[in-house]
Amino acid sequence: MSLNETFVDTSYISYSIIKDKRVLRDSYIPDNLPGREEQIFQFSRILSDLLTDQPPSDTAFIGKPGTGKTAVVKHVIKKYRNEYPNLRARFAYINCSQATTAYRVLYQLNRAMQVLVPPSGYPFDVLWDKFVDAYTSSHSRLIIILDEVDLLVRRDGGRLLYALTRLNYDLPKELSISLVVISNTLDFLERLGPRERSSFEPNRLQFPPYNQPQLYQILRQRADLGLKVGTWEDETLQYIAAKVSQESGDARRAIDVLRMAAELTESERADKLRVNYAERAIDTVNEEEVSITIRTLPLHHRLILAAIIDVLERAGVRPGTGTIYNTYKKRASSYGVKPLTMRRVSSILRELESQGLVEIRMEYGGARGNTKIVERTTLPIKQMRSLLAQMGIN
DNA sequence: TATCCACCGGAAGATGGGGTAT
DNA sequence: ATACCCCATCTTCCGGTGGATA
Repeated sequence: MSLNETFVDTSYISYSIIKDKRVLRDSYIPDNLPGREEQIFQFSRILSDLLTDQPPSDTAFIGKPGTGKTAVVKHVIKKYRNEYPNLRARFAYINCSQATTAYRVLYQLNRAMQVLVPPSGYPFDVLWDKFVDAYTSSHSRLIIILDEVDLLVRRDGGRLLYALTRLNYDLPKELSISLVVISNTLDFLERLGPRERSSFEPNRLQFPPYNQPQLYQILRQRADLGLKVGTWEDETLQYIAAKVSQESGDARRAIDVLRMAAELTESERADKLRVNYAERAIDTVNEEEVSITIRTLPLHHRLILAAIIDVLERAGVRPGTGTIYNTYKKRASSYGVKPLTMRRVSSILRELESQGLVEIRMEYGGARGNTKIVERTTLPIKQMRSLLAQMGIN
């Protein structure tokens, strides 16, 4: 009897297949990065100027989301810090998605220099002077990493990049500022003004999407580190690698799917992570992502999304900006809020696209005019509706 | 080949809400 | 209390835009 109970108990424990959950998140940075050896080599070489006390040249990391840009930067910096603890260099990592303005980046830079300034309310110039003073009286070369720099350049036009590179001319020989910028696309370089562009010509490091064998290696590494021995099938990893490589090559997504599949396996108390859990995990990850973004959407964005769905459901109507705007206007006034202008709605359409909620195509209709056409929503319309309904938009 | 539609999207300014300094 | 600052969101204004059509 008691033997039986003990048996049941241990078998319950064996249902847990996750060994270390942190490893199954994309924020985890492993000790080696499969498939990015070349980029690691290149970036290390650029930084190696520091070993002879020379300023490293500016560098731009270019590649789609989930191609390992941030991981490579952090990995190489960590390596430098460990291997050369006495290096006369300081690294400042700033993610521009949290610091989209020059002011806030400067706020972060001051903090990196141990200078405390208020997060807002101060004149910009004061922050700049404080930073320059703090840095000139330091004694390390400075490498500034600006992740998602396109978000900064969009607002600022690259003036901060320009100011920072120009600062080098006023610094003593033993000091220097190098920029490492990370971006999804190259077009932020085109948004730079002519003055900015000629003073900022970074090395370019390309990050192509991961292919299937690389994704497999990444997943294999995470499974080895994060899952218990013997709780997963190699075939499952192969399956995820194949799926993700053909749709995007986004390692973040592959890892998300793996984690979700492991969680599904656990919650259903299965003994092993098999392919069918991975299949379902892909859908669940999609729905979860969309659900989270919709939940954080402001009211008008939601109303516009609802209007899009209305139009898509109506047969024979062109789902262009004009029709969407009109249905949105009705929705807004029946909701008791003043509608936004069409100019704004047009921008929000693009925002919804970049949040991955809808797919948009331009239509050049000749004498019928040009407009954006919403091709479809990322999830089936029914699911979108029910997610919106949970937010009180019917 | 010129016209013209139905929007596009950049620039600049208004608005309102956050802050600091004196 | 007053004067100054930053900033996201939105409006106003307006010169494009690609290709069907006349």
